[in-house]
Amino acid sequence: MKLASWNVNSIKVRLPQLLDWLAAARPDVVCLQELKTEEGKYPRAELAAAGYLSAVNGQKTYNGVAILARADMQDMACDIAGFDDVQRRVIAATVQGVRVICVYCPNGQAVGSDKYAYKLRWFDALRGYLAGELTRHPRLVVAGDFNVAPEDRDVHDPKAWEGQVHVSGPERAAWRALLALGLKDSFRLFEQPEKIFSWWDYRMMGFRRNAGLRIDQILLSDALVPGCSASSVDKAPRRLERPSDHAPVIAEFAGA
DNA sequence: ATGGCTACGATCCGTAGA
Repeated sequence: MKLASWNVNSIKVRLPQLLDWLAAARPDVVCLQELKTEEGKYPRAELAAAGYLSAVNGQKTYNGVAILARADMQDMACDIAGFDDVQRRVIAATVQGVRVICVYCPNGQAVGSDKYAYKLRWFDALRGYLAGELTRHPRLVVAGDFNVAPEDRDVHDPKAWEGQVHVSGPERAAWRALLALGLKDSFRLFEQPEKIFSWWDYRMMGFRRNAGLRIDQILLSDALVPGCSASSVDKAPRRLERPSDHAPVIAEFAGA
């Protein structure tokens, strides 16, 4: 199974790029974040024509997540059960015996802000949710924009970012608490080149300078790890005109 | 120097992202 995750920063603006990328990369499953549209305006038909069914948890203007799959999906579920939240950040579905959970984790804005407190509360709720899902679904993937750079090697300039939102101690601890449930960062299962990132600031020519962060990840449950054969970032869409600020990340592993 | 883009939905700027 070839699974990708991409924060598209508006499905409406990025649809042509997404369709081109699907045709070129041919993933089996794609987790999308930041649709920035409600379900009624989601381009379901265009994606179906390209061979992908959609499970959508949409929201006007902000957030919004979807799972695309070339095969049927079962047991679709939206949001974190028991966590009261108007922000649409989570969708799950089972594809070919693999539980796929697509997440758009909160940004956090600034350490110490209300949004930062919300981010940490949200991660705690996600951990509880995933603990339950793992008991029911040993073969499980959590893919998305985690808005956390787990280690200094995931940061272009660790000194400049030290203590900032996305790299702060509590955020990294929250991220590691997810791994402690029995998940692994697929990207780090393999030797990787240095300075590989998944997001670059639109400003200051961030992409040209490779001034980025690796904040998009694909976590595999321990049962899926032995079958994982590759994990990478595809920078090509970030080079296009009017790109998303995030690039797609990919993991390949043995399916059902 | 705390800015610098981009998208959205509302106007002719504010909010949010990271």
